[in-house]
Amino acid sequence: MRVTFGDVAAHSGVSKTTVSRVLNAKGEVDLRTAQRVQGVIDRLGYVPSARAVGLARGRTSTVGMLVPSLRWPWMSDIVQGAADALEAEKYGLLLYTCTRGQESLDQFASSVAANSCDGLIVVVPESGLGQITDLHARGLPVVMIDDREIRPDLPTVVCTNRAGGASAARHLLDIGRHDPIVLTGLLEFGCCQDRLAGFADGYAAAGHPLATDQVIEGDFTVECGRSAMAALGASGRRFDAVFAMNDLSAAGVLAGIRELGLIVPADVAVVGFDDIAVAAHTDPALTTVHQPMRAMGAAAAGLLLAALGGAPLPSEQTVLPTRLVVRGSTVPP
Amino acid sequence: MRVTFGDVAAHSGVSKTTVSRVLNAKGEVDLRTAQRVQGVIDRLGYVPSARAVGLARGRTSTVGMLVPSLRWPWMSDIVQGAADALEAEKYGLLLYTCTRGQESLDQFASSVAANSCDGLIVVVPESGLGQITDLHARGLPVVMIDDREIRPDLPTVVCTNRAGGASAARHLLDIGRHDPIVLTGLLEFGCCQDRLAGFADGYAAAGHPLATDQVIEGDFTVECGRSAMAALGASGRRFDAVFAMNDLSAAGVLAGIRELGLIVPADVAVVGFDDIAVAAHTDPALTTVHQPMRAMGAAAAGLLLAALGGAPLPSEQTVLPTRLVVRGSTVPP
DNA sequence: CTGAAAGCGCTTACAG
DNA sequence: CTGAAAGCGCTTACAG
Repeated sequence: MRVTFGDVAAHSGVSKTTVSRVLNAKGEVDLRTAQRVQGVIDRLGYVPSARAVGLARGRTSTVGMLVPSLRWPWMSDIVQGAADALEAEKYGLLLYTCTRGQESLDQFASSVAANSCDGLIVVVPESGLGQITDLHARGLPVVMIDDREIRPDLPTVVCTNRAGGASAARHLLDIGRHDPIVLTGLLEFGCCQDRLAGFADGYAAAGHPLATDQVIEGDFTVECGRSAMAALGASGRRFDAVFAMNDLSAAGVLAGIRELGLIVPADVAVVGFDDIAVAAHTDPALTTVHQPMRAMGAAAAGLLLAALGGAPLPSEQTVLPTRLVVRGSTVPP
Repeated sequence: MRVTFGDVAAHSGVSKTTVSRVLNAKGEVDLRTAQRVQGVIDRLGYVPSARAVGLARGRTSTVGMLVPSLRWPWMSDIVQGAADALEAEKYGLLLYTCTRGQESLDQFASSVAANSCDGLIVVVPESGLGQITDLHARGLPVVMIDDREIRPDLPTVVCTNRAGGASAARHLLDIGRHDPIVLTGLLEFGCCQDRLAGFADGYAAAGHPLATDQVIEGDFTVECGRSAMAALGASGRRFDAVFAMNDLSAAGVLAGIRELGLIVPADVAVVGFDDIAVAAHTDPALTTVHQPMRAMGAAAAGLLLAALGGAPLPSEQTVLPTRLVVRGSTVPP
């Protein structure tokens, strides 16, 4: 049924070796022989079997990518960025998701151990990296994105989390807000620590060091933003700004503030982080620290492809810049 | 370096055939032999090579999935639904994206032709299905999701688009809105035609048939929602409701109405379609026709897995129900 | 219960 | 410029 290598050889009256040579354009082949073989290939509609090529060559031309749930809106941008870069180099993208936690991770690890891909892009899973570090140690090229734990031993693509936090602080100070609340993600994540450090530094440098009751630990969900505002309202604590460490929780903050009967940005200015698509369409539109998700995905893919091409993986982190995007939640249009 | 099949056979002093038997638990093997081999496997940390198994067995245990850009928010839910179902059956997910249009499709087709997956899940690309129909005709199991063109020849998972449109009409009629505007997606898509038909039927049955100036063709973007409202405002055309055919354009409609100085829902009630995550967090929250994205992805994966297991693919469409979710954009909380 | 051998569809030294 | 042969790492009749 399926047209195979042998068919091509037989139909064109040459050896398999020669077919292989014209297929891969390597080695000297008589022009006319080559044309004849190529003609047969075209006529038969022959396509080499990826499996067989992979087995013989010891490579799959496939990259594995592990991400937490795709339901986080920023995750799809990262995946899309990687997918575009991989596609351009004709690499396949084997997508793994961790919605089932450790079980997913185990399955991922065994699939990778089965050599189903040449390298790995990993967006750090919540449940840790043990198996991934192992795979890396065994020589599998791995690139991480935004390591929540600090793993200097793995090549990583990050954004300027600290500078991003600082830019949020500077902006809020510029518009005269001296009593902000910070709503973080889980503080065990390195990115949250960095964003917090940058923000806190900014306020400290301006003579308004943060007090502990100005920092609330959240979990990146809309719900945590809303409930944090409700709790603040109940406590009677005053504040004139909120820096939420992602746009989802910032959206919750906007809703929560509205429910308190306060006005954004007149009473409370709000800054988010990420700049996901919805940030431009909340009411008011959200000022936020743009994180270049697609570029991060593309950068990780680029590093990995370079490594597969023989280049060494960088020992330092690859850092992409964040950028403050000012919208109506801090400055009325 | 890598532990291989032969190593296991040598270390346990049996033939490769026997190793294969214990690996796949098929055929009779002496219990003690089996244990010995298994012991070696565990000790060596042997993992079968997916490529070699695939080549020998003629299957890859991998499913290809083709989607338009992941940037459409509903797409990630579909992918996640499929990913979960596939993972549960230990199938890999090879993700292809069409951000480069025909070029992406060509690459996809040739990758699939190279037998890199056992079956296909396809969310209909904008640029047509020629090559996919071909692959299907050659015997590759294919399941489509939400065919924008009607392709009765391919097994398809859809939702009740028509009933969904009708439910939006019924709800708006219930709250006394007799002069709605419909903002569609590209009308060449079957789903838009169906949603429009259902909606129009509802209004016609209630004695308020739609006039042509009540239907505006959009393109599913936030921007089209906003600009449609601006255009209506400029024209002076009155209306008391908008049915937008996805939540993104509905979000644009909310913004556009606000810019006209009108109040939602008092002046204009708004209904969207999809129920993506942000729908619950717009201001006001969006009443919308919920489309079971994850379930659709899971259903498609389920059908495909069944087909790979030998079951015949259904010749009829698999239809999943939509459900109206009422929020503040039509009924004040 | 177990093994020798052929085969899956390619690539790659090695000879000529 | 071209081909015979071994090999990639498994599975699967076929014998015993």
